[in-house]
Amino acid sequence: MAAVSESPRYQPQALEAHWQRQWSDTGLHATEEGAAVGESFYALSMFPYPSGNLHMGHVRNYVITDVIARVQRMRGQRVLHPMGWDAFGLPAENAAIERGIDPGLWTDQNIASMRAQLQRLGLSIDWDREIATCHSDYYQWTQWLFLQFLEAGLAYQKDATVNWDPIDQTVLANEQVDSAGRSWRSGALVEKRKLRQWFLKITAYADQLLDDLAKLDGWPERVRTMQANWIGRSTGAELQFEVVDGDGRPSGSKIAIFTTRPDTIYGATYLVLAPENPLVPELTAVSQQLPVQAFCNLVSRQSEQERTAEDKPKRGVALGSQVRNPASGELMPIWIADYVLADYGTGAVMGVPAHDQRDFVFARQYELPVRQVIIPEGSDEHAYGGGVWSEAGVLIHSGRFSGLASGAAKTAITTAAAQEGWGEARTSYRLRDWLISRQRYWGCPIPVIHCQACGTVAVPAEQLPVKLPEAASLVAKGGSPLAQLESWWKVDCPRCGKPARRETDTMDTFMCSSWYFLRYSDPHNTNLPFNRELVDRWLPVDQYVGGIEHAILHLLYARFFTKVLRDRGLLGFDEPFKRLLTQGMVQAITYKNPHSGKYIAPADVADPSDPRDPVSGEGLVTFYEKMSKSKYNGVDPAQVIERYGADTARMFILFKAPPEKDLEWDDADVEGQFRFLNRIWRLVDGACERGLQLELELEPQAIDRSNLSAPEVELRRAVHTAIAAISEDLSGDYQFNTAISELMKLSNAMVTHLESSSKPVAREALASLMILLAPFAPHLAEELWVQLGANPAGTNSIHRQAWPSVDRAALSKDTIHVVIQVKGKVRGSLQVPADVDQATLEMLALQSEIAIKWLEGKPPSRVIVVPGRLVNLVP
RNA sequence: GGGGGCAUGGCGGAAUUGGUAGACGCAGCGGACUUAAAAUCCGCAGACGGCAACGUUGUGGGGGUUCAAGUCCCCCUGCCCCCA
Repeated sequence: MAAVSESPRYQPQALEAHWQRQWSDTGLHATEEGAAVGESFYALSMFPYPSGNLHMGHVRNYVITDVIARVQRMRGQRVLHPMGWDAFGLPAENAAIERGIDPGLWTDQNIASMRAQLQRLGLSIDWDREIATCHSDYYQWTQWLFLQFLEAGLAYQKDATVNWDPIDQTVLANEQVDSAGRSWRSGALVEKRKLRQWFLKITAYADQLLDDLAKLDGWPERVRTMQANWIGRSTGAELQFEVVDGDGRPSGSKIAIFTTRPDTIYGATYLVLAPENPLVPELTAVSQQLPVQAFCNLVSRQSEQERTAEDKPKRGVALGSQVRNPASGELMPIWIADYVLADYGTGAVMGVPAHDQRDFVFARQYELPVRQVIIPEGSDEHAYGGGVWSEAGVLIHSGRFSGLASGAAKTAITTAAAQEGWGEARTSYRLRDWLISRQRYWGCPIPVIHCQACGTVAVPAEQLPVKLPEAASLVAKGGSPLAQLESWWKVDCPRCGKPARRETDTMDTFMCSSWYFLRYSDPHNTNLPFNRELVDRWLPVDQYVGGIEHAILHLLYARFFTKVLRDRGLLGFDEPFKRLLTQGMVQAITYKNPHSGKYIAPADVADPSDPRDPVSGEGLVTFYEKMSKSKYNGVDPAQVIERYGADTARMFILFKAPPEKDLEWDDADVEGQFRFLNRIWRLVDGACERGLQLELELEPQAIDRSNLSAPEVELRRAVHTAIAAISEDLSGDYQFNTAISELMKLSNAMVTHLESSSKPVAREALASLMILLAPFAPHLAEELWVQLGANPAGTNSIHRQAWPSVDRAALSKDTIHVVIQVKGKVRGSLQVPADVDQATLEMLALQSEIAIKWLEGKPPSRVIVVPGRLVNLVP
């Protein structure tokens, strides 16, 4: 295999294109099948939405994963490193509506363009395993898996309150409604509507999803905390309050409330229902019907966040009916209020104003009684100053439970409630079931058929996929597009054969991304989503890399899918991702006019050291922010690659910041990495001129270790120090930035010592540098490897070399540097033999000039010797 | 309001887990090469004082533990994230 470049200069563009073609032609990145347990490694990046444009955040994500994949291969693992496309979603549908383009075609074009941009980065991806969630050979299996959920009783329909846009006639996700309650697209005031929607019963797995977080020790702690908070398990009690009439006689019905603080029940002075609670109509007194109705209408327009924020005013209306407190026997009025949500707990709470912040605000506003029943431990009941005490404490005014501590009282009251038939212990979750219905076209059709006679019938597996119809008739308005295609939804019932209606909702795209990592293990399977043996061999994913923005939803859904499929016997592991790396954002400098608040493009700033508004001349403020179009601070990866090559872009991104931290783009630092690669080029070029070709294979035994010159000893120490440090940086916690700084140190040492070293030692250094560099700058390393004569037949790619091992002997020194401290302050140092014993070291330190100078002849009261590091003399 | 995290030169960031703070790079300064510039190469560089040897000081602020603290503990300030 000839080197591409005869040029004395490093010209990455031609060189990179050559090697990318070469690797692709020789199948260098094909996944090696047949991996035994323990020798396979699955490196995975979160797959992108194919917007058509690769941005720097993608580059960072895929480069990180690529380095990991390459290092694992060199360590002898069989590596699975795939890529695919999260290809359903709104942008394609909007393009179709606005520009009349077929969404499938639009998506495929974007995929082609993004794939080409990705390939330009020199990623070692096995493209034979590429998948796109919008292709029917993929979504057929998304549908198949949905039927598994249906069969397991984990997919169901129920009426749900949704955000309905009356102009676009569609359902909107919560994040598509702004804080004023308006649609992001049409600007219309969003209405709450009840629609029959599909849900997945993720709450059935809430305990497992929470408890198994403890197993995920390869995940960042904060992601685990976020998931735990999201699931929000709270233990408490469900208590029954009997509804009574005006004379205090039981009316026969009961209201169940959920509370985490049964110990405060004697402090409950009123009861609050969510306005949507189905009991509201029957509990509303005739005189209150009008205000109650008006209030319910008002609340239906509010977002959940507005309703429950602690700092917002609480509003409510009394229903004009009352209940009896089962503990104290007192009568309490029933209210409805905006701060109680229908789908959390039982949709009803007891109001304990003295011990809950929101209840307190509400009670004060409507002059409801406040009764203190908990006092801080060690205080007395007269200390109460009229505020809220929401911590645990000691019970007062609580009948037979007075004097108990909160913890004991919770148990005692719950037990009493159970014995007396007015309640029981219960666990409640913040997590709700997952609403997967979308009234959109560009998504995976839900494979069921609604029949008058048979009800909801699953499409038989052998009839999958339920394909999306041609998009020709897609129009801007009118809600669910599929519902308008009678020819599509009008079908015969698969069970009874009578006319029936196909489900016209499509699935949330998070469904498609909840199992894609499983499909990569067996991407061409036409009988099943994946083969059990293959999925168990490759998974769980050894290293998953992606943005922190997916900390909750995607990662929680993927975990949920995994557990359900395990219970269906489709795979044999509990958790999909063994280790998770959440990479930081890529930021760039932004210029902002502090008066007008407008962002100014860097190109319009004449002098970056004194940035001024090009129009008004006002001084600008500068700071780093995530790259985005609206801030004019985006850097196009294609342009960077065109100018410096992919290797420089990769090196810069890896060197500039540790992977989990935000990265500040800086053109000068990019330039710096380009210079470094040039230095390596010249270093190898010079070595070749001196005839230091590696020839076929490096032979370590050719080095006569007993007879090395001083520069050779130095060079070998540099080589093996670098091997040790970089190996460490690429194990466990990945520290690419320090790994690259070690490469720089090694190259600096080689500049100094290479010429004065014998051929075997120089060859060892050159070969090591190339192999250590290969995962980071794969094209340059491959090219120089050839130039050094190490790949004459073209079959010995540097990317097939074994990761070098450390020669501990090369690290050892004859003498070491030992710091002398006096009372903890560094006062000097000594060169001492490396094998010096503690007593001798102590003696040498005491005899040193440093000791004489600083101890002024007095013997120290104490001497601390840290072997190999320092001696501390304490006077 | 609750939970979590962070704070180190002009800048990005290092620091064997308690043992020489500032590795490596960027920007800067000085020198070599060049008619000149670029590129490249060599060198300097936390701050303060000193010609220098050297000394003092220094990891957001204050206190503590220790022979020894960027690292451990307590309080405070500022910023970031998640949940309300």
